[in-house]
Parts: sequence; structure tokens; C-alpha cells
Amino acid sequence: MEPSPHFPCLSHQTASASAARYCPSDPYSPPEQQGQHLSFASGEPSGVDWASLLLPRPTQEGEGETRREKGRSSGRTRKVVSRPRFAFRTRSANDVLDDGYRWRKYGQKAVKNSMFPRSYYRCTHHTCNVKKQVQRMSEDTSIVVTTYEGVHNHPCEKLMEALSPLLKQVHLLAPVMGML
DNA sequence: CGAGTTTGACCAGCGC
DNA sequence: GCGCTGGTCAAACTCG
Repeated sequence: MEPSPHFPCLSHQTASASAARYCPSDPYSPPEQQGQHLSFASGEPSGVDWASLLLPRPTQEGEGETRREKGRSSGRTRKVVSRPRFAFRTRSANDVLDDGYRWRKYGQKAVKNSMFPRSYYRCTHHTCNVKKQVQRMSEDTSIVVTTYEGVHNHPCEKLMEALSPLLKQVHLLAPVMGML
């Protein structure tokens, strides 16, 4: 079964978010246009390098399963793997978008032409290999760009938590509904 | 003590 | 080939 994207509960304060989708396997987004023709809300500041954020990059073999040997003497084996990427632009004082999933930060880099560093996060779920990049726009510091790479193969924890009472009710009502 | 963050170093890709 | 840049690793550190 194909996993579906789970971005159900984006909850930035003052969530004026616009999003762009990039899907390498999507015939409607040819490679030469990917990351270059993303349309966002009007008055878009251009403080973020969209091309570098959205263009496909080589991913480690097995989607990150291959780990470097200790001592870093052996080179990394890389294979180009197409993964769906989603970019969200949000206006918020918080850098981290609370999307209901748990993320572990694994790196931060200063990016060229940007006052603010780019942060790298990975989903903490064992079997999930979704990553996201968070970068604040240099030209409009109130805007944060969050780029998701990959899709979650597990339900959103917060969403399930919120829905569990409802699901229980549905479960209880199911036999009753069957009688009607 | 486990989970998460920080940060310097390493590595690959790309342009010149 | 070399330097620059972005992405990642992993040890050290912090926090609950």
C-alpha cells in the first residue's frame, strides 16, 4: 500500500501558510521546471533559494539506511532516489512548524545569501525517514520556509491523540449503525 | 538516563 | 584539480 502524506495539523501561530508541492515523479512538474516555477502568494520576498530547497538531490542508498563507517574513511554510497518534497511558507515567530510529528534536529548550516541558518530535521519515528528543512527568509524575517522531503509512513501522533475519542465513539456506534 | 540539540568536521557535487 | 557550498554525521552537551 502506498503511503499517503500526513500533514494534517499544521499549527503555526498566525498560520498564513502557502505551500508548493514538488514531486519528481509527477509528469506535470518536469525536471527543468521543478523548483523554478513555484507560485506563492503575491508580494513574495525572494530571500530563499527555492531551487536549492526544491530541486531533487541524491539521497543515500536505501533512503538514508546506509551509514558511513566510523572514522569516515570510506566514501558514502549514493543513489539518486526521487522523493516527494513539499514546501510550506508560514508567517510566524517560531522557526519550527508544529505539524503534529516529532522531529529530531540533525544539523544546521549557514546558507549563502541568507542571514539565517538552515536547520535540518528528521522524523523521530523508527521506520519513518521523512526530513524537513527550516529556513527563515532574510528579506522578510517574519516568514519561515519549511520544506518536507518524503512522506510519513505512520499516522500523526497528535492527530491520532485528538481523534481517538472520536474513533472510539465511531467504533461504539458501528453496530448500531448496522442495525439501521 | 534517554531523548534531543549543538557544532565542528567530513563528504559529494558543481562551477571555474 | 581546486575551492565553494550544501547536506550529513557523530561526539559532546543539555534538559527533563
